[in-house]
Amino acid sequence: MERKQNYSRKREAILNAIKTTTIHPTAEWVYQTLKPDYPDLSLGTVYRNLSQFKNDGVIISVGTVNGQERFDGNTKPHTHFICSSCGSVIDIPDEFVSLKTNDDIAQKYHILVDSVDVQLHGLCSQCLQRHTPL
Amino acid sequence: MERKQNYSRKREAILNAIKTTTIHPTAEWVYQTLKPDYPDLSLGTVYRNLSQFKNDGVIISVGTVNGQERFDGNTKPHTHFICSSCGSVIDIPDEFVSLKTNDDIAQKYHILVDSVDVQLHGLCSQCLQRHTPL
DNA sequence: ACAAGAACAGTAATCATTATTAATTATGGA
DNA sequence: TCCATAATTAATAATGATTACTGTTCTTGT
Repeated sequence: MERKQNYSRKREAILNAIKTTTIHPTAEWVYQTLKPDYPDLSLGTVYRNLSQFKNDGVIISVGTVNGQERFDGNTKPHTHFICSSCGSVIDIPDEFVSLKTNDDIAQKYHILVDSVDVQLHGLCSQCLQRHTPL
Repeated sequence: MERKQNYSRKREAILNAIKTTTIHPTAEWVYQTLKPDYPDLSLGTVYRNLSQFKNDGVIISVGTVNGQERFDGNTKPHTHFICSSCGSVIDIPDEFVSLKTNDDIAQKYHILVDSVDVQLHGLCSQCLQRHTPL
């Protein structure tokens, strides 16, 4: 039942790419970023490894922005801000957002709550500047 | 600049379908649901009207679950629970979740926050039963 | 009823993601 | 080191949701 995992230089590079950026990239971004150093990298490989990482809990998914899934190498629960104009995703330290306990929710609804995701939507500073002439 | 909007029986039916269900449906569900009563309804029409409604703020998007966008006729901010097993979406009354003020976030990050979305992830009661033999 | 524009059905096109398949690579043992 | 086996991959095809296009059909104001 346990999975036998072989080493792969490309898998390591993919994980490293996600762990060392804060832009919450798409699969395509990872692919384009690694392509110069790994000319025979295949997009399918990126997708396959990303969903594997996600399954293993090594990375998380921020959700789908403009039709593309966004990933995050930081698995510690934290809040995300998503710009509705340019689609950029930025981290918001959790101090800013606090949740009431959710055990009572689980009780009341007979559900099992694994995680709580908080997303803010709006306009990022760059887009604010662009859209605000003065 | 203002948009001229003509009446359409189908548009009305689409909006009504979303407003009168609590399942947070997909475009496909709306299409299948209305098809018996509107045999010549086109899937493109459903998509077109849904995104129009979303733009106009008449409905909101819950996000993408299993590759399909989920809509909600209830535009009042509230929390959603999404089952990671079956993909069902259920409403959670907002009393259970509270957010610290987020004006200071906007200040600190120079962003404009339009909305705050809270999503719980886990297993719904049905899936809990299914996966828990005893 | 008529003209102008809005909405539509039907279909083709697009785009992200997943599956397939044959070739490459890692691993553990002889 | 060489080999066998299984894991991983590249390349490509296939899928599935969504969007775009085109010619026809409604809506609305006159």
